[in-house]
Amino acid sequence: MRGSQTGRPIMALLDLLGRRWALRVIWELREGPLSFRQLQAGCEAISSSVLNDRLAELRAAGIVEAAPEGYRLTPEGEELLALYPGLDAWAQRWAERDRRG
Amino acid sequence: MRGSQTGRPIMALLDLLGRRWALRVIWELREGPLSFRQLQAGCEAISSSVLNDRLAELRAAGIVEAAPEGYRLTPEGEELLALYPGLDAWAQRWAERDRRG
DNA sequence: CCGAAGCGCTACGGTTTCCGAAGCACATGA
DNA sequence: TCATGTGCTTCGGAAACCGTAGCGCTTCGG
Repeated sequence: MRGSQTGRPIMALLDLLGRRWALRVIWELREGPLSFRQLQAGCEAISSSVLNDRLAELRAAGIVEAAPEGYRLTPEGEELLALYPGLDAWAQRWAERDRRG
Repeated sequence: MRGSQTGRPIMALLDLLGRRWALRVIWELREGPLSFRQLQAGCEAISSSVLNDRLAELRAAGIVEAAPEGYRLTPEGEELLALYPGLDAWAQRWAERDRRG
């Protein structure tokens, strides 16, 4: 995997999550399973080929898994999702800041 | 900014952080200011042109700022960094899992 | 049984992004 | 003056991504 040469696991993780749509796909799955096409619609303009690539990578990493209903987060994926409220709160403050100049 | 059309700030943030090296640059600045070339060396193979692009984006977002010693995280950047221990811990467990099969 | 519709996924050409190497303008120190 | 180090830029080629189309399959209504 890209970026894993250093032997430091977080480098590989930052690499995996630092690809287009990877963070977003996890976020879209926050409220339960979604089908491939629902996921594609949720991510506005993502190309189906790229979505397929990201899903394959996230599944290989054990973050996402296939389900009868489509795709869902694994327990490990849920652990990652637990970090998102912090991101969300930060983004809210960020928007406030910009609005006020 | 890309991905901000939805009006949901987190989308713009996920978009910003989901670019190559963006997450990594923040991580590299965790222990204090680094010069441009130190940052480049820390990120192994990053191209100087891309590093310059990421720094410009992160500065525009108020996450990173220029300092006499080079570049450092802003207070807002430090808030984002506060989420990294969770990522690091996850990555550690991830590596453990892989090692055991 | 047959067509329509929906599914996950793939193929492919064009565009954007990134890499790698070289080098510029400037500052510092010998 | 000359070497060295800095932040940063340029540019050609490679890789990633987008947009569209469509395949093979299943489901459902007629």
